[in-house]
Parts: sequence; structure tokens; C-alpha cells
Amino acid sequence: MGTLTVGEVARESGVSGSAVRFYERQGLIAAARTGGNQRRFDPDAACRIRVARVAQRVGLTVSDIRELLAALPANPEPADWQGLHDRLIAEAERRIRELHAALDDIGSGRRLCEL
Amino acid sequence: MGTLTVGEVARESGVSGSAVRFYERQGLIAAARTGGNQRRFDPDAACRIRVARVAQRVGLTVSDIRELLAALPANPEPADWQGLHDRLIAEAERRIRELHAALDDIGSGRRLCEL
DNA sequence: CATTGACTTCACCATTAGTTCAAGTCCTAG
DNA sequence: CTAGGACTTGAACTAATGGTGAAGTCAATG
Repeated sequence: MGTLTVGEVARESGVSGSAVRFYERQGLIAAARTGGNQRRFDPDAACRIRVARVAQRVGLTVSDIRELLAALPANPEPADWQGLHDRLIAEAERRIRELHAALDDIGSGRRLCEL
Repeated sequence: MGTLTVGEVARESGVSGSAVRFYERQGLIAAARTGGNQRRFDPDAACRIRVARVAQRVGLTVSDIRELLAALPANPEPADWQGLHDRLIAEAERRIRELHAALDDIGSGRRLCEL
């Protein structure tokens, strides 16, 4: 069920070990424990972290991402990941529209500063 | 020189009084003091705050904005404000490009999650 | 068995952008 | 002159995203 250590997941996903533990505390990834209380992750942990990192670039908070990932079923199929991708894309496009709106407000110029 | 109180600037700019004081501490706006140690702002304070708020929507931090505003001369002319607008626009476009890059990475799909 | 590296928890540090609170002071209108 | 609202300070608190260090435990290897 869980075979990867913190260090292995960290290397595979490109984040620090402390970040891996942080993501577990935050519920983005789940870990089983060995008899000696060490974390053992499923192979999809690194994948979830990679998705989480992209989601962060899009502007989602960790708790947004927790909810996003919570929507995934136990053994996600490609279609499930696709749905997640679609949501991320929609979100990114929303942020882009916001920036365009800010651009418009800047362009409106004097209304900001009628001195 | 300075006639507006904290509350007046707050109303004119649409931010809270505590935010106005915060922005003064951070050097986004300047205040003279009355004999009784109360702040009195120039009429352009609200304008600077409005610009600052748009800049935040674009993703700049308060200290970025301090530097941006510090570049303004004492009595800014329209051209000075225009230069500032141009910088904000360039920055917004940069952020939009970053989001598009994130979109591309999401689109690359399976590379994120080759399960 | 002993070493070594990886792991554990817990708690504190940093940053950003403010907000809230308490206790006290100022200013203006009546 | 006095009441009330607006103002002052500084410190503590918030949320988000981790980083760091101490003290101790586990696991694999020679």
C-alpha cells in the first residue's frame, strides 16, 4: 500500500522533505505508518504533489487544493485526473480574466487619479 | 499642504483607516502632523492608494509598490502617472504569460501523472 | 553491535498585509 | 466648557506557506 519514504517522495516530486510532511498534515497526501511510526506513501503521492504545485502557480491555496484533491476517488482513473485538469484550467482562465480587468482599470487612467 | 485626516483619506480611497495608517508606515503615502500629532494628508494620498490597490490586483507587494511610487517626482504630472500605468500594464502582461505557461503545463497532462 | 543516515515530533522563525484592542489624546459642535 | 467622535500608539493576532533546529528513534549495513 505505502512504500515510499518522505525522502523518496521529496525527490520524485521535487519538493523538500519538510514540504512533504507539511502536505500530509494539510491532507493533500495520505501516509500509512510503519511499526516505527514512519510515513510510507503510495506511489501516487508525488503525482498529487506535482498537481498541487501547478495549482499553486495558478493561485490556489493549499486548502483549495485539499478540496480539489479530496474530490478524487480512491483509485483515480485518467478521466478523474482529466477532470481535475479541467478545473485548474478554468481557474487559470478566471485569473487571466481578472488580470485583464485590472488592465482595463489601469487603462481607464484619469478615473484613478483626477488631479 | 496636508488637510485630509485618516478617515477622509479612507473614505476617498475606499480602504479602512487602519490600512491608511499601514500604508503610511510602509511609505506609500506621506503625512504631515498637526500640533496634536494627528496625520494630515495631501489630496493625492487617495489617488496613490487607488493606484496601489490596482497594483496589488496585478500581484505587486506593498514593497514593490513603495518602490514604484517612490519613482514619482514631487508633483507628478499626467505623464508621470502614465509611466507608472505603463509599468503596471507590463507587469500584468507578464503575470498573464505565467498563467498561460501554467496552462501549458497542465495541458501536457500525463507528464504530470504517468500512472 | 555500532554507526550512520533518514526519520519522528514539536515548537519557534519569517514574510505579507493588514486588523483589533486598550488606553489615552485631540478636535469640533453645541 | 464639555461631550462624543476621530484620532494616537504599540503590541498582539490573523492566515498562508513553509523553513529550521533540537532531541530523540528507526533501519540498513559492515
